[in-house]
Amino acid sequence: MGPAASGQSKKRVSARALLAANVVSLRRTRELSQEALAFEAGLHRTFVAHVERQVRNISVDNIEKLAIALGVEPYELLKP
Amino acid sequence: MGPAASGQSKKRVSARALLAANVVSLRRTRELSQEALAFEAGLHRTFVAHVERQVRNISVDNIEKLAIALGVEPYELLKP
DNA sequence: TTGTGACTTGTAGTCCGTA
DNA sequence: ATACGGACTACAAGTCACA
Repeated sequence: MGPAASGQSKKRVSARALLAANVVSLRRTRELSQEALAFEAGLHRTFVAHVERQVRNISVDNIEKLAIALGVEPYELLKP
Repeated sequence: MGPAASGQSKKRVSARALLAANVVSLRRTRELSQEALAFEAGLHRTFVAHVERQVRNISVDNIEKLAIALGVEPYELLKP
């Protein structure tokens, strides 16, 4: 059997990737556009796009802004 | 009874403060100095000190470095 | 061992476009 | 509505001397 045949994979997924996936997922659930989310969070639209594509290394303060805009706790954006 | 007499307080504590408290707490549990933690995480001692004092707005990538050095998942550093 | 202010460098974050 | 690029400006990263 391969290394990831059963149970959890050992391969560490980056915090940046986790955050990106969670933001996209939550934003879709709330039926918000990148622009609408950016507005709610007080950030720029292109920045949100960059975060979702993992090209930017976002800071805690802005993680918190996104979390509030999405109606979740900051730590939930980093949860697997 | 006062507003916070029982149950969870409503007052929102900043993600930065949460992170700082968790880093200090976990570092103490592991009996590491700021210097030792900084070394493990590949960061500078004073940078860790600043994060613990909440004077720095740390990024996800560095949250991840600290988490790995402390042996926890990144999201655990933001948990209340 | 930790706290803090100051400083330089790299990049986060904004804004303008184009597709 | 989103991706992507270029050109900015603001601020995080990283280091140091000293309390």
